[in-house]
Amino acid sequence: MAPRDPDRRAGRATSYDVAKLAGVSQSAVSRAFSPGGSVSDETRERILEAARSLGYRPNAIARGLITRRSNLVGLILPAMASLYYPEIMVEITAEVARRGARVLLITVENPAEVRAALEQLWSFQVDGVIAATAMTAEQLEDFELHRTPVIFYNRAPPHHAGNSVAVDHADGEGRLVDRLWQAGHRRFAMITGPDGSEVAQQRAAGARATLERLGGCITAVTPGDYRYESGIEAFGRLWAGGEQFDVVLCANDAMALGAMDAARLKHGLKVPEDVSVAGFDGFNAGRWLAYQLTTVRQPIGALAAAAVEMLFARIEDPDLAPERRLFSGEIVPGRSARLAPSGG
Amino acid sequence: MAPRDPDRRAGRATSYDVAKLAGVSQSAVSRAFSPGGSVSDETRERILEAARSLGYRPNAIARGLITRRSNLVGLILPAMASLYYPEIMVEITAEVARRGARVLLITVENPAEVRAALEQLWSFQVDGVIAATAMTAEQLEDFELHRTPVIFYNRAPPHHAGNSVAVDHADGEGRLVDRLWQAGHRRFAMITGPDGSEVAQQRAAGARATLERLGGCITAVTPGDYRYESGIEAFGRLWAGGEQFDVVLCANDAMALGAMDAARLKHGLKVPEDVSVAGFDGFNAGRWLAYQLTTVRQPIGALAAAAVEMLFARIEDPDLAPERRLFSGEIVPGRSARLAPSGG
DNA sequence: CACCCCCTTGCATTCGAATGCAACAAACCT
DNA sequence: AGGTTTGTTGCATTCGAATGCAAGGGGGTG
Repeated sequence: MAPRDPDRRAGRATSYDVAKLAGVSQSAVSRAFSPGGSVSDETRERILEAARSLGYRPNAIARGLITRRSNLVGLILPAMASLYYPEIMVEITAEVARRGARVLLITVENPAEVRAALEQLWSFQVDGVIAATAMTAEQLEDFELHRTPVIFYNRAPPHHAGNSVAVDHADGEGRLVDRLWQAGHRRFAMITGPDGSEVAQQRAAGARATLERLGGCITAVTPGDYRYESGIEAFGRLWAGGEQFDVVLCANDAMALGAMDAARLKHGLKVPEDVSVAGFDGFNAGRWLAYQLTTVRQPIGALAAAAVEMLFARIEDPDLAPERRLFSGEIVPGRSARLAPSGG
Repeated sequence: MAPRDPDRRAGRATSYDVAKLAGVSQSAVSRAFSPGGSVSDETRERILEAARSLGYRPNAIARGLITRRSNLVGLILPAMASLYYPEIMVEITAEVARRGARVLLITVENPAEVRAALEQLWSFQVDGVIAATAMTAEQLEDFELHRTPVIFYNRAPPHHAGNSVAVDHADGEGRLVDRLWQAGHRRFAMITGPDGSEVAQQRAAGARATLERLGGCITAVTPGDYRYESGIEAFGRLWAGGEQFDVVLCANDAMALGAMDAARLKHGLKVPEDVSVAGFDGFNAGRWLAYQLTTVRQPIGALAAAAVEMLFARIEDPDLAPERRLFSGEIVPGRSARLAPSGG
């Protein structure tokens, strides 16, 4: 007996405490707090009153144990991506909160950490996961084993027809190239992503395919690591390479700004008179007066909303068919590269 | 009877399943997974083997229920701040993960949402909270009632001697002003934060105090809302106001970049020849070649590490005295405003 | 007035892991 | 050899809320 240690429990009223104060059973308290629970209005009122006076909040941990719903959603972001796209995180947490759940956030510095991240998520019994990182086939199998839905963000699931939301990178870059071409650009240079970056490969592939169709050519290619500084360095390499080019396609906006700054401030070029620069993503800084970057904007709000919506649909019904939702990037004309009017 | 529904539980092995396979009791399994549990090496080996073959992971929810430690840390960020300082978030999550816990992330759009955020955190039984938002005295009391530690990030706790980590905003801005003064700046204009922003007030107060001591003056003041665009607008107002100034102190870096762009691109001024600009925070974009902003850098890594360290110390021992840890900002000389050498 | 039905309510059990206690074995001491 | 210590192990209970089942009460109908 001596069941309760009041010291340890200070401030943490339980459903039993509320029940005693309201003169009802614990079950009644539970029902008063579950939507659709069978309680009379009068009793519910009395219980809520008692709960208020005790500062009672249902214990989500205990509830999760019995209902097998933790109301937690795992969000795995590469540390880098969360630096460049905080909007993703903000949008997703807001969207998840709107559905009454909360986000368990994990940032990973490198792919090796994904394993540990997943183990933690399993142990917290997350109801679902949104992942913006790569995953091995084995890890993906774990999701099926646990019958836990996962939505990949801007990334195709490996070896499988899984769930994902993404921008159509190839299409977006392709349309961008098309309009650059029609505005008169002929010689294209590229600053690509790091080796193994799927997203950068798709963007590059889109550019290549379109240029092939148009009969254009890529005169120089050099890789970057997505950071501003690497845009500077990459532009330096392109310039030193001696190949001619009238436009630089960059795998993302941050490198594009680096390339612009390098062109203007280190090499004395005018943008876009001497060389045009285009990016991809549509992040905030690209719109700043000093840049006004021509780019392809990702509809981040729509992506985030779709990811969360797909996830919850599959939490409700685990047997829904896998789905791959593609969104179209929006061409954003800026002053860093002239485009043909969109009608053309 | 008919105790387990294998379908619903697919892939979710429990300690009982592991126990049965390993031929031991459930307690033994529990002990094999708790550091310092009393099990022989041989038995532990057999249990871990069985656990591995079943893909067993201890259920953190159930564990939390009995141990009263959820291993969850609440992180409350204003949506705005997480846009401008994603580093904070990345640093904190990494630091928390290093200690074996995980972050429950909540972003709030406005102060009114803080209440709901806290309720959710209580119901998830978080072990502690790091908050970068304002809080009412009543909300703060709740923390004491729940005996849950909270660390305020860059923000003094209201009405109380609570825990916080912060940059010494007044001191940093003061030292910046001092060095601007010594480099010859005399007439100071200010772009402050929005009404009610404590942080901006402290920064402004630091500037005022130092200028009073030096006998300088502030010739014009206008508020901004911390966003780049508002820096542009604010600079426009200062310029239209007709007061003379040779330097603009901005309450943060984003507005400082806006002010620089406005000065150079909208008003045809040279920075720093015609007017100097200084910011506060030290965020990445300020170092870009196009800006090279003179500013005061917050030691974000140190702040985050200190916040997490203080939090866990108080989770271990809730009776630790409240502490207010102040960090010194680092003056970062850039090209947007000339500074006297630091020796002076 | 008798009967039935529905709405409320409480009892008892359940979720999965941690832990105090007692039981037991092996090893050690004298 | 007998007694004791040390180290493992299992049993039973606990955490806080949800829920199936049965009991109770009120209202309605024939």
